Amino acid sequence: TPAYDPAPVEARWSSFWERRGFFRADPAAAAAPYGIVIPPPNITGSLHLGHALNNTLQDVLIRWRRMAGDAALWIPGTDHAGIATQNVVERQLMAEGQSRELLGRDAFVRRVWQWRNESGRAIIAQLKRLGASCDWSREAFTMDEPRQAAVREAFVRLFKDGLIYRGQRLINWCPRCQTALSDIEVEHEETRGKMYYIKYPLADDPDLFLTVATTRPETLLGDTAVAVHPDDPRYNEWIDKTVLLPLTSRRIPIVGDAILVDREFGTGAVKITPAHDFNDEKAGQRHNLPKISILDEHGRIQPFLEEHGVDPAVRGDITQLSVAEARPRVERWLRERGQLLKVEDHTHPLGKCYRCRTVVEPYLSPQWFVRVNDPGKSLAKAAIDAVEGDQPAIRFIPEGWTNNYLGWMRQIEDWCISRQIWWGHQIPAWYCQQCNQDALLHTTPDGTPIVGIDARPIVELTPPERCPVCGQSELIQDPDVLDTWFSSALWPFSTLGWPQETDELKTFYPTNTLVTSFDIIFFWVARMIMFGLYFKKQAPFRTVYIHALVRDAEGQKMSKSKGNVIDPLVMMDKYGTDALRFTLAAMASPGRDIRLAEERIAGYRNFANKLWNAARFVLMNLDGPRDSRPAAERSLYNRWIISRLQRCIADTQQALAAYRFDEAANHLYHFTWNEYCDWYIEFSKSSLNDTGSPAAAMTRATLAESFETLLRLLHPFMPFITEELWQAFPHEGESIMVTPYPAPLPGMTDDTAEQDVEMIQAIVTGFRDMRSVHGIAPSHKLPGFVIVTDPQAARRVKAAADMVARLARLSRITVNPSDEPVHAAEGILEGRDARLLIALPAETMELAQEHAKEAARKEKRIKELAAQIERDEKTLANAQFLAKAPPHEVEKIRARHRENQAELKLMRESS
RNA sequence: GGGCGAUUAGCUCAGUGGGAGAGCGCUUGCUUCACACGCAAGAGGUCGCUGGUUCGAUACCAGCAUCGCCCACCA
Repeated sequence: TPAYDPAPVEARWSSFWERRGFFRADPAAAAAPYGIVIPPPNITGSLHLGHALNNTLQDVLIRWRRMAGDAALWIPGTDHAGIATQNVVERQLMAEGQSRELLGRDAFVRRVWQWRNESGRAIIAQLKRLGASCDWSREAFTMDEPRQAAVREAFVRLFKDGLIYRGQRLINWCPRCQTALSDIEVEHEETRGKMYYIKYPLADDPDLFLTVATTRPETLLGDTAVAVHPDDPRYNEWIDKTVLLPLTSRRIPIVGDAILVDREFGTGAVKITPAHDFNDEKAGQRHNLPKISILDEHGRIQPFLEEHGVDPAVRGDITQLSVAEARPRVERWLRERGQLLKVEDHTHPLGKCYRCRTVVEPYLSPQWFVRVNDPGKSLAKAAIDAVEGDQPAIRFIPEGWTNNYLGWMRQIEDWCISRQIWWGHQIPAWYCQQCNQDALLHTTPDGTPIVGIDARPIVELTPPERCPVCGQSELIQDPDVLDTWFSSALWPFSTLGWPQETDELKTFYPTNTLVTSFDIIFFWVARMIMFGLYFKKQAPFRTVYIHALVRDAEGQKMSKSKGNVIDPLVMMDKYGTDALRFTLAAMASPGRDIRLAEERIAGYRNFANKLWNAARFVLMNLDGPRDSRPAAERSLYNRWIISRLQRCIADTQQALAAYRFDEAANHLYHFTWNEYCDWYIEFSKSSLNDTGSPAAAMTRATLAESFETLLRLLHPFMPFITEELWQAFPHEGESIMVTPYPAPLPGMTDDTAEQDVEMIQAIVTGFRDMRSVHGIAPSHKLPGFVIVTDPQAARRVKAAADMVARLARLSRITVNPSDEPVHAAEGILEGRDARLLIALPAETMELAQEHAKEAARKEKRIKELAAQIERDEKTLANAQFLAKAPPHEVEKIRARHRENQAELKLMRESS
């Protein structure tokens, strides 16, 4: 039989669903709104497994809620991903012998748009391939016209509210990307370097000196003080004296600073270079020190002004060199002048650009910032309050991430939002050339104006025609673009039409669930919360579901350079989308990472095939009358599967409500395979054999109904195969997508049927076990015996005798035989008092060897039982246990004890 | 340095204050009329170590070890 082939099925239904508009959500619908906004994938390339996981989980939620009757809206989109995308396109240009500079800004941006059109399309196609049921009519892009309007609105409002400002600040500067990076875009890496001990002589008394330790000797040219600890007896008398700065003619003060200086570390004296170190910048503010920048935007030593007093020989030697080139030269100069005391190897963390791994320089330049800790309207505080307390507006799942988030938010600093690149939202600020003559002196060769910190920006929604102050019409726009996360931070409402008060916004904001991974909690989630609260006065979502990162089977992060990337498209081609989706859902246990091995996907591919074949069985047995009487009036095995299905429905719903995709998937897998297929289908064959019987009619109805329900239950996880099969079944409606999700009906469970079938299963398994252990050929049909003391249980076994015989491949079952000799026996406990023993005839046990095997098995079991009995007796004899254990536990152990004793007795009697 | 997480079967991982689980892999048998991407049966674990709490700990607490992640300026 050919196996299930997913490819044609997937192609068929995704276009069908979209054509019929099943993904569209109506803001005017009466149903409860349920909204999710997609974490927009970057347009830098194709989707990886992390995206597949992320979007599978969102689609499971959306399909589930849609079927459950909500007006479910899932908004798709993509992110322009500023620096990342610019880098991709620049690399392409480089391969063509072109460059961004040669092209010029406008042409370059056009070129990136071209790339975004291709890449964006590819990403959307991949999402569709995954089965994502997004409302494609609302596809958004973080830089399309509506989002540009939202960005401008947000920027202007924040500016006018005093929450955006320009500042000359140390920022993390990537000399290669030529742009500022936010703190979290810098990755620290342990790097081997050297520690230089440099002599700073006192101006008054050149025999005395301070020894300063540094890893970056070249920056001493920008030193404006040396700090010692005010309580350090070695140096505190020297505070306020001056030292001679090596290689220069400058005198700089010694200051006392208890914050910057750790007496225990190094020499106890620290050079302060406010323009090249973040701590030094703060110390410089405390002591009112000037800032001297020694680097240009390329990270090269810049020509020094006279006033900096740098030794002309040194200046001539190092100007225009990179830091790496200049350092050994500065070292040599210091050594020649006898001011380098020693050099040691030293390992320390060094900041690198997270995009290109270039060493990041703390660099002084004018930048735009969002003030997050404004005393009056603190964005950070509001975002903290939203997740704290007993009834927080936002809940993290798993909740462990809450503290992580809070810890970060409590020490958050102003957000540097300007980037010196070309791809992004250009900042809506303009400068009058006339009024800012002093601040607008330079223009770089590529035509980018350098806007000094003293320039006065005009911030407006639309480009102003002329300067409101002088009436001059020559205005130039700020060349910087916004950090890519600025537009992402508006995403939950910009995608709903904000700043316009649309119906969508009214209905679907706040959204319900954000599904994302922990690596962007700070980049993105925190900023959405801040902006959502600020602009909409309401948190942008109620639940943040944080899923794990996908790694390979060895736990390595997947990367192209390691060659361990599992491409979701390849997996979908190979195993089918449903199999991939089911795998990802089943592995989404709360935790930090998922190790994905391809074999797991193959395992769930088999599951899809199993489902396919089960459906084939049901369909080929559907001919004939179907008797859909109330469940309680149906025969045992039908009552049983209906009851088991009820439990599966309840378990699945409960797991989904708790975001336990893994548990939901496992319940469904287990029910489908181990209950429906392994047992129910086998049970059903008995009554189906008698085609025309009333029993067959009842079974046909139950088979069809329960399978159809199961398909609906599985649909959010495996949308394609379930649609395909559902369409083949008798059904009402156009698509399984828009059928109701099965809801548990408490009255539909049937404990009696479940207990009866449990006993039958135990007997069948017992016989199979015996046959297997004794090596009895499957074709050898022999009689079986059941010895059961409880009369009621005996009746139940008698009623199931034919079924047991068939499933255990026995010729017949005799209950409580009076005269036939039995030999091999297996004890089975059923219920509390009914004990039963199953046996095969003695004549089958021909060989002494088998007797020995059997005896050994029995002995092992007896030993086991005896040990358990002893343990339980000890427990039951324990007065403290009886006094303190909950009654149901005591009863449980008593029952177990009784059963074990009974079984032990049976085992001993039968030997 | 601070914080977080992990440690359970050969592998990847669930799980619980009261007799250790799943998938894959492995062993054995099976062309049983939906399915060999299958059916049936089985082997395999001192639940990282040491203490503590408890009548009872794999689970709760503390310490230790190993691994991983995040944050941090140690000049």
